[in-house]
Amino acid sequence: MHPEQPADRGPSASRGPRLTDHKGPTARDVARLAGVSASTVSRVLNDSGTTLISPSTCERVRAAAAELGYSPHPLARALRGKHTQLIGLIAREIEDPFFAHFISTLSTQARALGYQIVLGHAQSDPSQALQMTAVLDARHCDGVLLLGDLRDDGAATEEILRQRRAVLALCRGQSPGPIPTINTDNRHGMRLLLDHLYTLGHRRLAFINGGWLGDIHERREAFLEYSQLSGLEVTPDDIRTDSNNLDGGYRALVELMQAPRRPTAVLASDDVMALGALKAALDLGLRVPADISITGFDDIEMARFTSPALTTVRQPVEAMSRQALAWLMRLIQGELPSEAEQAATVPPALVIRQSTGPAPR
Amino acid sequence: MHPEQPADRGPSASRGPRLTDHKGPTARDVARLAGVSASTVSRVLNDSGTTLISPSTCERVRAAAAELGYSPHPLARALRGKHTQLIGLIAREIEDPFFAHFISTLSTQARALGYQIVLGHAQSDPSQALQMTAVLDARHCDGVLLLGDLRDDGAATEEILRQRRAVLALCRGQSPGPIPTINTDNRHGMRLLLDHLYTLGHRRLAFINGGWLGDIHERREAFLEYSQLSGLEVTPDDIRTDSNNLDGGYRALVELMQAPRRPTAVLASDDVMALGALKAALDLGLRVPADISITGFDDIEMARFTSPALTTVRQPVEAMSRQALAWLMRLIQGELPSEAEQAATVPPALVIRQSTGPAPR
DNA sequence: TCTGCCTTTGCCAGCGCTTCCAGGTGCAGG
DNA sequence: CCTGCACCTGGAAGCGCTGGCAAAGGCAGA
Repeated sequence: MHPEQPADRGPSASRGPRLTDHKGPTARDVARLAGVSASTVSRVLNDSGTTLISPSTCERVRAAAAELGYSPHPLARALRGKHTQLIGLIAREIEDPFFAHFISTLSTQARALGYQIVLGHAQSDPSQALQMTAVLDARHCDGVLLLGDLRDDGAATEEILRQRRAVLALCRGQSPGPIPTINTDNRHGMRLLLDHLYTLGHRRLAFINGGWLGDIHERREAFLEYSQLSGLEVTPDDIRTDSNNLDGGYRALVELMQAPRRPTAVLASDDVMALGALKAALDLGLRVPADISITGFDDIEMARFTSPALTTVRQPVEAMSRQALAWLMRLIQGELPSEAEQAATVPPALVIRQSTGPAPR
Repeated sequence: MHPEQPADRGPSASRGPRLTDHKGPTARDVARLAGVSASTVSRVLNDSGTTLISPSTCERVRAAAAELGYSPHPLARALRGKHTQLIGLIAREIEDPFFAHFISTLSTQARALGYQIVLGHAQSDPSQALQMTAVLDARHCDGVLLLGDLRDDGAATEEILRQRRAVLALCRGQSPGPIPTINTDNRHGMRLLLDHLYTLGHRRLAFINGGWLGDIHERREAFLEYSQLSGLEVTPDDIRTDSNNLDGGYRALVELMQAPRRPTAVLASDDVMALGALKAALDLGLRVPADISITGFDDIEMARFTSPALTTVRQPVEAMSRQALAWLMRLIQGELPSEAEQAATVPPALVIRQSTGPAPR
């Protein structure tokens, strides 16, 4: 048996320079090349308006920086300047198309403002959200956005507040908590749907929802309240709670149809559950909307592409995102949230498609 | 007109302490409280195995740290230690359910390894990808993952490589480039679909795809190659290129059906386009699969929930993600990629559902 | 009792950047 | 010719952390 020969082609992985040992050029390097000091480099590159630099020096520094491909070390700069240009985003979900779209929108708009999104994915798990707050540390992100409600995330919320940080919540319902919040007007959205269905002659309604999360809870309460206002009888059997996903919607509708008193219309707490319910209805041989009407909430893109296309309520994602970022910028600037701004509500819009129709018979 | 009175309730926003001025406790603070030096605090909290700290000191430091709620400043630590525990992820898309699922999976697995994902959203725009590389700086992220192919992202790629960083690409097709890549075996996937359709008696096939991106390109080439191997005639009209989304799939199928020579089966380059195509077929009054078979690629969750459910090929997301992270960890550790590991391919699986059936007539 | 070693801890430098402060130059006015 | 004032620029400190080096203390062996 031959003793193992050390590899001979180039530096071995364990001995050679590590990939990550690579250091970019520093301000000192640029300074040396330009024949100035590091502080001058910093001033030139930051346009420090207070002090003027002579045009020639300015030019020389820029040339040197360009030649070396220099860009300031983001960590060092942040450590010094207290700004990271990063926004932490803790999202309840990311695979849900509604959230995906929201994240995408936020990301685009944030970039336009010179910020990046650091995505913390809570996976519908409050303990992970808490863990996230540790990572999306006050000192790592200039601000934090919370997207979607998490059950029992009180601890996470407290932790964030303890750090006295710029933080804003989205789509978590009008929580009584101390975090400024932006919501779709969930009650109004449900109202639009109920009016629509009532006008179509539906009197037996059911609601399927995905748990007791803040905004979902609001929709459920609004459903109950407005049904009763309209004189509709709603029994506990008419409300079904299941997982907040396609399978959950599917199961919930199957169960509803096994009950003795079948609804003529089913409202889902969100589009994803509605798509699951739609599939279930079709699998059961029901015609939609001839036999049963189905509605969603959110208006995800897929809602246009089912057969039949889904009647739903559109959440104003663009507007909410824009407002959230504008607001967060001000918090980051140091403005304290005024009382009046603790909660904002943006109106949704009814989108009528083919999954709703006149009540049968 | 009264002169405006300065607000009098509490410190005004512009004068008061800024929200972001808040400083957490530092190692010095802990040291002072525990009656030791800052370096001792550092050693205790980092379990620096080399030097032992007396149990009593250890205890005192931990108590002090707990009391102050101290955690080391991530930026300072990273600046010193050269590790940020952050992985940059530049994704071609985030709203596409396949990518959303992939991102979610990566995020979960990365967290288990002690890393966070910083999401850079390229929005199918190569110039944004380049911009991302600047943000997801070598010094900001320990490593970078590229998810999905971007047309003409050569500049971005070069920039990343110039920084000699740990970087890995996913789902971009077997590019000849110098970046290690992990791919689904797209050719094999297409082969499975074609065999399936051929067995069902289909002889007139069409392909709709969303552009000339790497992995999509591979699928298209495989479609062409295997069709010809099977003796099928494929004309340019049988291949339609449109946007890589639901609308694109819809339009592509409508156009296909306007052609004189209608296919009996349509293969889409991914599930999203397939869903659009499915909707179009149903809108045109076609029965699926009686009149036309439709297949996708990816196996997103929604594929199970259309009516009829979509026959497709499942990409092994879990496995690819796991392999990508394991590999990236080693790159971050400093191992240089070996020649053999420049490209890995993971086999996909055929998932037969209801959108495919025997060829008509 | 003294020497020497080992354990435990503190000091200090420095990661790369920004910014206050002070110093140096040039030019105009006295 | 000297003084003063702009205007530019360099020096140095320090953000919070880590790690090498060395010193202080304790104890055992001679």
